[in-house]
Amino acid sequence: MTDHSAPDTFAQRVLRWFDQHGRKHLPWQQNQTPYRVWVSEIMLQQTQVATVLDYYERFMARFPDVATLATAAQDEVLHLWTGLGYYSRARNLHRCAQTVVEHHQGQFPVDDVDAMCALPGIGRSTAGAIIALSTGQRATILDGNVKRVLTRYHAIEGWPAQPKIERQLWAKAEAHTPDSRVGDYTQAMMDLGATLCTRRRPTCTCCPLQMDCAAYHQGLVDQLPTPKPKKTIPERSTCMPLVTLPDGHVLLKQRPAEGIWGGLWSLPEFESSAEMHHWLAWKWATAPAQALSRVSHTFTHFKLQIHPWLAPLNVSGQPTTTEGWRWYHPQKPDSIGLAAPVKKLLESLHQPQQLSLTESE
DNA sequence: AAGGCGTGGGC
DNA sequence: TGCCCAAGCCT
Repeated sequence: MTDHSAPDTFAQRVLRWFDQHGRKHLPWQQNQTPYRVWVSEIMLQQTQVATVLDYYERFMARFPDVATLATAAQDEVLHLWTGLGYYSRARNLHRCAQTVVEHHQGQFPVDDVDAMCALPGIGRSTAGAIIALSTGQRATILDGNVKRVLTRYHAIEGWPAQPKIERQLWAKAEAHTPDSRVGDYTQAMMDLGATLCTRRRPTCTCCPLQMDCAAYHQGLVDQLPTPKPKKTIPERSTCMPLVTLPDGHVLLKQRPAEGIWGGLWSLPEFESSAEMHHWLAWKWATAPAQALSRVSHTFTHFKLQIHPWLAPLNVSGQPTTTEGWRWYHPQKPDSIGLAAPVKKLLESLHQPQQLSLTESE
């Protein structure tokens, strides 16, 4: 005989809510193979679902399986990542595919959390998500959604990324993870955080955890999770010449493999306009370059003021380039990764009305 | 342990 | 405009 007086567990309430209100039609929820789940989890790191949708479809169409990805050129992988940001994700994704093919017979080691965590770009939470979602084996995640739900449910104060707080959260997350329906539970926790337990204006009235949510009862919902301590970011400035040929090709330079925009193609950079003019005169003997209006680009840890300059070349044919340099035609784009503001600048080249000149630097 | 690492959106 | 954030990982 069933014990009707037994109270629902945390997981049971979350799962019941999921059955009625959870998301079940996202592209990566169909045919949940380790590969498909993995690609989605990497794309979704620090990135919202709405942004990922188009990237995911294009990526899966071009790289339907791990073997195809493993043999691709890095330029092409970065091409399909252009605009998504955090490009180490793409570089690690590519390396990870090669590792899976070479050392795991083309199969993700989903029966071994530690082996999953050892793969490039896969940390503890992503490993848990891939295992739970693609195999249903018991595994725990602790992503931004779960952190938000748990800091509120348990009224845990302190910035969640702080190691001491994160340890507490992992313990809670592990404790709540059920033994069955782990895949649904994992998706449910992310859905709860993404649709109800949101950063601003959470919908507590619809929440299956409201009855014993500590933050709700203590009136702390709006204070949690504790925000990241803010720091002022420095500002940098750079000059970027658009060295163009009469046929529309533009000179690009590849970024170093590591660091900001690692492996992407960008415009040449100079710390000052004097340095840039010197280089232009020495290398290309162009007519005086013309300043375009400044472009401001904010990264996580610094703000960049880009000073683009128009530097047309009067030569026929394409001057030869060396390793790490190439001529690129915005109307016949190659499959290479481009930094977002560079891509926009190149697109503005053939939109004369958007190409604003300026007298000052 | 704290900082590097992108971009677009909401307000 | 500026600020804060959004399914983290790596060193």
